[in-house]
Amino acid sequence: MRKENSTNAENQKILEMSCGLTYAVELLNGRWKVNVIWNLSKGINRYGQIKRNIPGISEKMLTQRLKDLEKEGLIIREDFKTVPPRVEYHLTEAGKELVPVLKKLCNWGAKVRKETSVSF
Amino acid sequence: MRKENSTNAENQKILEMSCGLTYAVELLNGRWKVNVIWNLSKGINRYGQIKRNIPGISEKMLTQRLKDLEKEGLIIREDFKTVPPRVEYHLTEAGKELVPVLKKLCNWGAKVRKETSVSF
DNA sequence: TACGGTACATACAATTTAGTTCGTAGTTAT
DNA sequence: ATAACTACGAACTAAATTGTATGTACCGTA
Repeated sequence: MRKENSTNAENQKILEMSCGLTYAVELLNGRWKVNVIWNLSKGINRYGQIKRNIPGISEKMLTQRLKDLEKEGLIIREDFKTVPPRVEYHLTEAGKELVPVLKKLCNWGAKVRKETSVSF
Repeated sequence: MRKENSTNAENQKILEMSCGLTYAVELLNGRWKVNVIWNLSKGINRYGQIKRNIPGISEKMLTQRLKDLEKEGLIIREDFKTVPPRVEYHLTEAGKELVPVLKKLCNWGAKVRKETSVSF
């Protein structure tokens, strides 16, 4: 958790307030986050499925990211209250609207990566 | 011939997409980074000017971000070798191509922020 | 009886990032 | 004479993120 009155936290708040761009970037900040969103946009909605679809992610990180995204209003958690447990995550409207933007970002990233990866 | 909707092809697509995307997100990662890019896109090219345009940024962070962006191939540093020193930073082609994507991200962020900032 | 599957929680350690402070050198303005 | 401006560099501290290792509860299967 972020301390309330550190310069670090202050700056984050200032940036989030200052404009839509910094707000968006702060939201996307956090490893695995876009991968989770991407999976949800593909119809992969259960914890275990997402986990299996993101090689390398730990259970803690997945749990944390899902919570983050829920807090931020990008996804909704639906608990079916069954045994064994079944929980589904879905993108909200805001989350869905982000997907095409991520696609553009993805295209740009793929292109730039090709151009700059000459050294490898 | 590879089937269009085989699991293999789907997975490959997902991986390619998520790779370009995660690559892009990693590039954007780092506080103040998009602010610097934004300033450069508006024709604010000198260290001091950028610093004055980003309230709260420290000189160390600005220096660091400029270096990062240069390494990543998004900006170029031009030293005029004068006294007092004059250095200009400019977006590369890759950097310029990112700007419209950032605009979309900005619009999305502004919209989402309005919707979710009821508490303020 | 022991294990695997479900979806997490919690304590802790390691790593990375962000921010503070002080310093450089030459020139110009007060 | 002193301060400010230019664009940084380096050492250091504070804070945040990420990862690891464990435990939880319930059920079905072998």
